[in-house]
Amino acid sequence: MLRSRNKETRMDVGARRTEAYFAFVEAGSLLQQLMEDQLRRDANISYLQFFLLARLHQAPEGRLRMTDLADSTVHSRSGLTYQAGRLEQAGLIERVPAPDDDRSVMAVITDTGRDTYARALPGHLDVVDQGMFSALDDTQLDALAGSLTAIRDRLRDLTPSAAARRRKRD
Amino acid sequence: MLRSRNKETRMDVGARRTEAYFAFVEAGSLLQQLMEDQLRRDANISYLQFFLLARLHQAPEGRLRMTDLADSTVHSRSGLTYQAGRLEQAGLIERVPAPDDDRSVMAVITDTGRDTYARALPGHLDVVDQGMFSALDDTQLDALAGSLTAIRDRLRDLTPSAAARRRKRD
DNA sequence: TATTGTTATACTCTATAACTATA
DNA sequence: TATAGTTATAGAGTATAACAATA
Repeated sequence: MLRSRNKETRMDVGARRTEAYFAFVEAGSLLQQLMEDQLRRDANISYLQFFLLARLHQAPEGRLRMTDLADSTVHSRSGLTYQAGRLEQAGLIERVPAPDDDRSVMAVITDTGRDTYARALPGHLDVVDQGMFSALDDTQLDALAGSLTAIRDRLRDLTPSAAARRRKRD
Repeated sequence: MLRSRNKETRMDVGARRTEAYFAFVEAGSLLQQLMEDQLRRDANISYLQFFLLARLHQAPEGRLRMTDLADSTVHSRSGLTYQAGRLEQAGLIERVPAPDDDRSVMAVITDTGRDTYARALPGHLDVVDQGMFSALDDTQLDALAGSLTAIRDRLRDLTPSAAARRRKRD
């Protein structure tokens, strides 16, 4: 038998799953709420806008094709057009023609955009540290990182790519 | 020294945190997407509506005061009024006067509501099993449940109650 | 023919403040 | 005075389909 621990220290697997599932869902919801509040307070941007800025900030020369940016999020292209419009209006990004393909548009993070990202980041990491990591010791943190990574990879496999979803719709 | 493992098997704590954070955020986003799709497909309800039904299904006599239902979610009362209207229109809940307090309204799940919940649940648990738990062994699952519970409790402490938020606004 | 990005449009959802009624 | 719930309203966000330009 692999079930070595007794009832006191080892819950039934089904109950454990239910517990983990509800904790995951609730923790995700609470964390997102705290993050939205912090980002709105510190930089007046939404969570999604923060991640679009992060993607561009990390990208070579701070630029990505619109479609690639859309594919790295859950967004439809029209949804990204909307968000890009808001970010451009706020001066955080610019849209410029792509040099190699005249159909494409590159989204480029501006200096103001990088400043805004830099202003939002420390408080953001604080929220993550206080909300997630201060509750765990190093061993737990290691295990959590490993499990979450495995789960994320599994979910990636289960999720069709944005391009595939688009093809299916059209 | 507590840091017993070497560089090959033990990442820097900061990098581990970053990894865990991004995995958590992405996994949460992917899982939510899969859940929304499944619930829309199987029962034509949103994730939020599923959880409102779940709360009522579990409650004694299938009924809760509107304010209590609102407090158990991230919602403003007007937001819950909106969602309750949609659920009522779909025949999944009813609103009846509270017997003890003439200001209050009880939301009650209907038979149709319970049927809808029962129809959505198996596929929902399938998504959770396939997306989250099939990636882990029993030991990992135990550790994950413990860590997520600790994180959720920490986040609850950091999050002001809905009532407190309401008081602060008014 | 297929792809890129935008637009028009309609819909869902959320929050704030004002309001009614009850405690 | 405070609380419960609704409503009016306005705004943010999303998705679909149709479109123009380019590959």
